[in-house]
Amino acid sequence: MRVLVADDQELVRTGFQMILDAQPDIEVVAAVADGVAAVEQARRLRPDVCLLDIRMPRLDGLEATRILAGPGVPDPMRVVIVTTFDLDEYVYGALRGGACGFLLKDSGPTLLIEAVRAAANGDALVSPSVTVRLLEHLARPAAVRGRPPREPLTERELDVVRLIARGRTNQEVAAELFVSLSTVKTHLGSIFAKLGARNRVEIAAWAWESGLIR
Amino acid sequence: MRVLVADDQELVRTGFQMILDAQPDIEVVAAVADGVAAVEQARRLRPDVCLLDIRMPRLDGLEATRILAGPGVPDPMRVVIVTTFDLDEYVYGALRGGACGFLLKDSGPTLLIEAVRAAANGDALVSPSVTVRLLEHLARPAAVRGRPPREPLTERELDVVRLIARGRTNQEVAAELFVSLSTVKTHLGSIFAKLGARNRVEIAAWAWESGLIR
DNA sequence: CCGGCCATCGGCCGAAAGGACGATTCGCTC
DNA sequence: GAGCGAATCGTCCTTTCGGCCGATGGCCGG
Repeated sequence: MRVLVADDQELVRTGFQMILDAQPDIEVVAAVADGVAAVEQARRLRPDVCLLDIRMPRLDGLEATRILAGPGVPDPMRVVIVTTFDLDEYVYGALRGGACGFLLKDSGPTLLIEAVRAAANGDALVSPSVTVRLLEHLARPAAVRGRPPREPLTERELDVVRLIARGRTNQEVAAELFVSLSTVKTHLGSIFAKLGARNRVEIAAWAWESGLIR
Repeated sequence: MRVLVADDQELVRTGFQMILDAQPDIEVVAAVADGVAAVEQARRLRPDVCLLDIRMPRLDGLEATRILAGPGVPDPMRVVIVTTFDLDEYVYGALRGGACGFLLKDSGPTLLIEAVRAAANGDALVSPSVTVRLLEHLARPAAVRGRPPREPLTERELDVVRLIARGRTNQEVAAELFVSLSTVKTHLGSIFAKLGARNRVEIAAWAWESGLIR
């Protein structure tokens, strides 16, 4: 597993290097001190994982991430952001920029290693103290959003709702669920009753609001 | 750090127990085999962290989570879900149920320990392979959200789209915009053409995706 | 002043939606 | 084994949708 380390602080850079090189399956192939150098070396050496600090001279880590892994980049690299500062702008900036990891420097060596392994694996590890905030954003919408149905929908009815919300016709829903048109219509009848919806778009709207879609 | 372990499989339970008890700062204070026992012991012993499997007899881990940590619970406990199955319903169910951790059983002991430490700390650790999917949901809204229409919609057409997406019929749209049914249909025709939609639900879906609604 | 674009309106017609019945099968529970 | 909910399928009927015509008036820029 070949890793690039980019951090403007000498001590941090060598610290990371020592931690990682101590692992039998990890090798630090480059250690650079600014964003431009990080992008250059990343392109030249094609490491499995790039470990980028955010605050760096010339080009910051978030910009470098967008260049190496951002949307629209042909052959995106695996980037893990490592930073001291637990700021929401950094977190969202990094993850929207295509980073597959976000680590705070107070995380301890274990997580650093796990983050590198995860990234090399195509997975993503985010610092627990950051994750807990991300989860709030995930959990809150579900709480407020989407009035609960009068009665709970059955699993099958939810299948129908999901397809309806994606714009399928009854025919298509029937085909995709391997049932007849009549069955779909019957399910739809129950759904209308349970949700108090007047037409299929209201069903779709409910699905979007309650987070059933996406 | 006092931990409760709940898993219906004897081997898994003792495995977790051994891994955790090997840590100087972690002590397993209870190991139970079903959800009801988990809730009972958790309430009695008040451990710092509850490690719950999902598939358990009597009461599954997701229900137990909602009971111990769900929204509205007065003094919520720290729950980490541990499961073999990487299913989206599980992930969202757990995290919306108030879990502050989601681990796959193939994660390795390191992450298990880190997850327990994080949870005890009020943070949250999610398995990297799960995180990567959560991040897609986070990143997509900014990037992909709402493919641009072939041609831009006119202001009036957007009025129609907004009402359609809220589930109004053409009649109702006509009434609310003070125009005739024919006019609404004409606008709809243009909208269909510009968005490449096949029916009104696809129009609604586009409206939701592109943030036109809400 | 003429050509485009937009918003407005109308009619016609086939396809889809959806409401109202009834009916069967399965699995679960009492 | 009776009762029940869920899932399945069917028929008949009305309303709505959506496509395809064409038409008028207003406004703006070449």
